[in-house]
Amino acid sequence: MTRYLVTSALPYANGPIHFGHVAGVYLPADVYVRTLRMLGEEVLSVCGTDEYGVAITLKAEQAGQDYGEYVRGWHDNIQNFFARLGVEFDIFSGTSQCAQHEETAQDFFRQLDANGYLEKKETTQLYSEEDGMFLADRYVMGTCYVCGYESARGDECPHCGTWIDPLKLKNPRSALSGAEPVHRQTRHWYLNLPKLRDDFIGGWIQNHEWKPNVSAFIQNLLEDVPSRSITRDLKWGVPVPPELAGDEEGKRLYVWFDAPIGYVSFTKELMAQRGTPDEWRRWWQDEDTRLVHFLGKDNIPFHCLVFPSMLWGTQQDYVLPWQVPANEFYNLESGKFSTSEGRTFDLDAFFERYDAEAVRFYIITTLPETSDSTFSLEQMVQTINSSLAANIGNLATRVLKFIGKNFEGKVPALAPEHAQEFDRQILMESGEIQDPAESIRAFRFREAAAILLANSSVGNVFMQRTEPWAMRKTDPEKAASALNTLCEWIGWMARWTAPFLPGKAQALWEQLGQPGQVADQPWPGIPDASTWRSLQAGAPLGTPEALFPRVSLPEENELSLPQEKG
RNA sequence: GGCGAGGUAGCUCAGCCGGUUAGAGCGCAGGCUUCAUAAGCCUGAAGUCGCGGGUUCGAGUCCCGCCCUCGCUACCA
Repeated sequence: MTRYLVTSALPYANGPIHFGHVAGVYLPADVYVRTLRMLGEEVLSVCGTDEYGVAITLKAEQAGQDYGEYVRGWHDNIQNFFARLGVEFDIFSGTSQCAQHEETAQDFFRQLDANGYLEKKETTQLYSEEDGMFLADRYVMGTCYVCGYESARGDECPHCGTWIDPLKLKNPRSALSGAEPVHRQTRHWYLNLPKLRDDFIGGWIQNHEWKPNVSAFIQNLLEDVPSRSITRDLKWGVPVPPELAGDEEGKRLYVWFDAPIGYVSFTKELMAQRGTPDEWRRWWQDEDTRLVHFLGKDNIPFHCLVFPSMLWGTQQDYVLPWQVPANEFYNLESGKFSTSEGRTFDLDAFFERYDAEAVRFYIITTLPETSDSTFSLEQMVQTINSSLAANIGNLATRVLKFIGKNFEGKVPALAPEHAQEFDRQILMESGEIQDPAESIRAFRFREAAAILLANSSVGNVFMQRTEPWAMRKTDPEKAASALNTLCEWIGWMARWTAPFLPGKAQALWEQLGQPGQVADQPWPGIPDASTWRSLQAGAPLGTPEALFPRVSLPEENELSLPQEKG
């Protein structure tokens, strides 16, 4: 039987994440997983932080923390942010804290080497004796040998745009200490992507059906793939397998190589926790698995070409990606989200004013699925008030409060003689009813959100036409039948909305007096006249309360980061 | 400089391989309704599809040129 292995791009543990990341990756992944679960699919959702690399060592040193402590801090910070938005994974680990990661990453290295997909090359790099390290291109400054600009970086000259060869820079110096680096020979392993492409992956990519914005990205990718260096002279990372390192000392795996392997090692970790350590193979090495990578567009080449090459190159029967629902970028109204530039919100203040699930819903309605899109506070307030408060939320309160006042707060009875008429009215004549899960399966999340609203409108239209408030005086039994029908509809809304608004859907479920977790209900699909009703007449309802209070724009500076207030 | 994305109603966005009067939601206007979170329902106004050429029987949709916006170019979706 088919099973779904869902991964979300590993956030780098050197800073907070923001709505941009959430919209691009984690929220759609969460909705996808929750939907599949209700559909009865077997699903595993894996994520964690990417915790190695030079950037982290430098920042940790600046902060005066040891590396493990430093990444742990950001790991927890990021996890808290996900928790606030209701984004959940089966496991949220980290590449330096996962007990299985080092060995797993080394195994990839060994297997790729054994199969002839690694090559060792000698190169000259800049070494800073002052800093005691080889300098990544980014950490070299110097005079541009093309235009003479004095503050060129080791990767690019910001003045003339030349791609710099750091070895040719005039007057090179370390961006860290300012000391002059020396040339030093070093040997590194490279992943032979051209060979992997020619042996298999090239053909696989061309025959695979990708999301349109993904195909556009990888079209030109194949023609010009270089071998990529997969080791570095680093202090913080997975060591090259000792038996292969030989006389090379201090070589560690380059983060880009070890990070995606985290998907595998985190799965192993989870299965070990569950007491079934071999179970990971069923997820990663079984052809019935559908591997789905959620990520941002900048990660497309990596997950469509490089990581599949690594998986296949081990010759260990790893599954290759089934779908890569990459999203575009999500920008803040006045530009991009950026924590470092203060272009984000004080989240404590933000979530004090705005309900996290309402925010979740707004973000889903604006996901950057086909092109970059924009987060706007004003738009968010409008969406919460019109779509959530007035449409979905108000449908529940208008029905349930009315029943509370006039029908003793119990599910009103459906008279058999009205059933057919009302079935027809709500299922056929009050607007088109669609199944949001079909859109979710196709990774069209915004469309799914629109369907939820349309389905909710069906309830409002039905109520408007049947006018139970008027009927109550002339034909109370018929009014009861209409309200019974509306209660059923609210039950459907609770189930349909559960993946999007997990907490609110549960509250709605309880207001209907239903037991248990709505998320444990089977996915309802599209109502069929002969089977769609399930409520017990006379069963007590819960206490009706507004699910989504109306909201307004924040006061000036209310949501600014603390250091910017005032 | 290089690479990428985009410029479609007031706003945010759909419009796949070119084909009848260009769509949605919100906002706005008018009417109806009062059960409800000043919520609901109905109707409506509103766009020279960035600019200029070209291909075509026919282009928002393909080609060329130009203008503008944004992002990446740091191991940040």
